[in-house]
Amino acid sequence: MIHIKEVAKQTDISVRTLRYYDQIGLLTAPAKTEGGHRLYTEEELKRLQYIHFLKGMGYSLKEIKKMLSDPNWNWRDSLNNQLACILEEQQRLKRMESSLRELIHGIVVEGGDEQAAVQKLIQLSQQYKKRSPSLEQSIFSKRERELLARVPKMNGEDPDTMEWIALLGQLKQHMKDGPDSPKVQSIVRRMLEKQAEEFEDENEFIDKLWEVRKSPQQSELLGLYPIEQELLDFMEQAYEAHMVLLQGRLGGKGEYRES
Amino acid sequence: MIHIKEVAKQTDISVRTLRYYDQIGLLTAPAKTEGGHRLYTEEELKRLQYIHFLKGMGYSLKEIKKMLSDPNWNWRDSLNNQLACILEEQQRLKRMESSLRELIHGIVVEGGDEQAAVQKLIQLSQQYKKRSPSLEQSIFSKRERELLARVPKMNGEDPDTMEWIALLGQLKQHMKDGPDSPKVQSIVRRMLEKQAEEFEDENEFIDKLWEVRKSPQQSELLGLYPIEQELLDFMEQAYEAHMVLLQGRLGGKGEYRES
DNA sequence: TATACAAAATGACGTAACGTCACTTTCAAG
DNA sequence: CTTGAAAGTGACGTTACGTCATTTTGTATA
Repeated sequence: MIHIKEVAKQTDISVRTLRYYDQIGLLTAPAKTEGGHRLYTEEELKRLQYIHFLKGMGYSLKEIKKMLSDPNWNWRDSLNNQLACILEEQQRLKRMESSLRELIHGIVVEGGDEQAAVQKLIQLSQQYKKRSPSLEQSIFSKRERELLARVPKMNGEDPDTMEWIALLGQLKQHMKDGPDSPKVQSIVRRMLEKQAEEFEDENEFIDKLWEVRKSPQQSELLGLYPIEQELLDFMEQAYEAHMVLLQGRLGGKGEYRES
Repeated sequence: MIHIKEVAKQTDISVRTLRYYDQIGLLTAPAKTEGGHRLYTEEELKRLQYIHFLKGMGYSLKEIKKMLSDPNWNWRDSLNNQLACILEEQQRLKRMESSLRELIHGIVVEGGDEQAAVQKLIQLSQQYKKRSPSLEQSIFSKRERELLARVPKMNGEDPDTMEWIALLGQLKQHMKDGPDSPKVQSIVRRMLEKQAEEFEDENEFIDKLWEVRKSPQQSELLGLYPIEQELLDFMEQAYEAHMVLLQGRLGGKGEYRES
C-alpha cells in the first residue's frame, strides 16, 4: 500500500490532483487507514499513467472516465476523431501565426502605427471572406497567376520578404526627403534590383501588378496588404525620378536604350 | 446611437458577450437611455473589431484591456512574444499528433488490444526521456544512423508506413496458422520485398537492425516501437521457413546462390 | 506515554469567458 | 393603455485544478 505523497512523487502528479481524481471518481483509492488516509496500489499507478497519457492527448477528464469505464469503447473512432480535432487546431494556429506575422510586418511598414496596421488587417480579413477569384482571373493570365503566388504577402518569414518590408518601411521614413534624395533613390534601386531578380523578363506582369498596386481597392481584392495612397504616389515619383536620372546619365554618355 | 442587438448583429458577437465586456470595463457603452438600455456609437464598433481581432490572436481579455488602455504599450515585444507562444503550441500539437498516430497504428499491430498499445507507448515515452545517443553510436556507423532515420516509426501517415503496420497486424493475426502457412509466407515475402526496396544493398545494416529488433530492450532504447517477443520469434521462424522453401526450390532446379 | 511535528483530510474560494436560465423592467407600436 | 419584444440584472454552471485555512492523523522522540 502506497501513501498519496509517494504516488505523487513517482508519477509527478500533484497530491491535490490525486484527491481531485478521487473526488470525481476517476481514480478512487482502493483502501484507507482508520483515520481516512488514502492508500494506493501498483494498479492505481498504472491507471494513473494511463490517465495522464490520455490527458496529454487532449482528452478531458470526463471523456477519459467514460473511456476507461466502458469495456466496449470504440477506440478507433475516438482516436481518429481526436486526431482530426488536433489537425484542425493546427490549422487554426497556422492562421494565427500568419496573421501575427502580417501584423508585425505591417507595423514596420506603417512606421510604428499599430492602430493603422490592425485596421488594415481587419479590412483585409473582412474582404477576404467575400473575395471571389473573378478579379484575379480577369486581369492576369494563368502563367501570371502563378507568378502572383510568389509576390511577398507580408506574412512570410523568409529573408526576402523581410527585406521588402524593411525597404517599404525605410521608404516611408524618408518620404520627407523628397523622391530624388540619394537615400530614396538607393532604396528604389534596390527594389528594382530585387524585382528583377524575382521576376526577370516578366515586364508585362510587373506592369500589371503595379497598376493593381496603385489602386488600394484592387490590392485589397487581391489579398495584398493595402499600401496607403500617399506612399504609393511617392514610390511612383521616386521611380520616375530614378528613370530621369538614368536617362540623364546615359544621355550624357551618348547612349539610350530604355523605352 | 445603436442598440445592443444591432451591434451584435453587425459584429456577429453575442449580446451576452457585449454585456460582459461592459461589465469588465473592456467596452463600456458611452450612453444609456433613461431606462438603462445601452447605446453604442460607430466608435465602439471599431473598438469591438479591434478587440475581436486581438482575441483571435490568442490574447486574453485582461491582456487586451491592458493593451488598449496603455498608450505606451510595447506592441513589438508583445506580438513577438505571442508569436513565440503560438509556435510552441504548434510544437505541442505536433507531438500530440505524432503520439496519436503511433497509438492508432499500435492498436492495429496489437490486434485491437488498446491497453497493450497504450502501455507500450507509455514505456516508450518514459524511455525517451533518459535516452542517450550512446547506444545508437556504439552499434551503428554514421551512414547507418542516417538509414536509421528512414526506418518507419509508427507515427507516419505515408502509405509506406501504413503498409508496414498492416503487414505486422496481419502477421499477428495469422500466427495461429504456423510460420510456413501460405498466408504467412506471402506476408514475409512482401516484407522482404519492401525491405529490399528501401534498403537495397545495405545488408549489414539490415542485419544489425534485426539484431536490435530481436531485443525489446534495445528496440526501446532506440525509440523503436517494441514488438512483443512472441511476434518477433514467430517472424524469425517464418523467415527461416521462407529461406528453406527458397533453397528447396532453387535446389530442385539445381541452383544455389544464397549464403 | 505525552508531545511535537510532518503529512493528510476537508472545505471553500478563485480562475476565463461566457451560455443559459429566471425574473423584472423598458421600449415602441397599435 | 396594453402588449409583446427586447433589454436589464443576478445567479449558477463549466474545467481542472492551485491555493489558502482549519482540523485530524500518523509517527518518532524524549
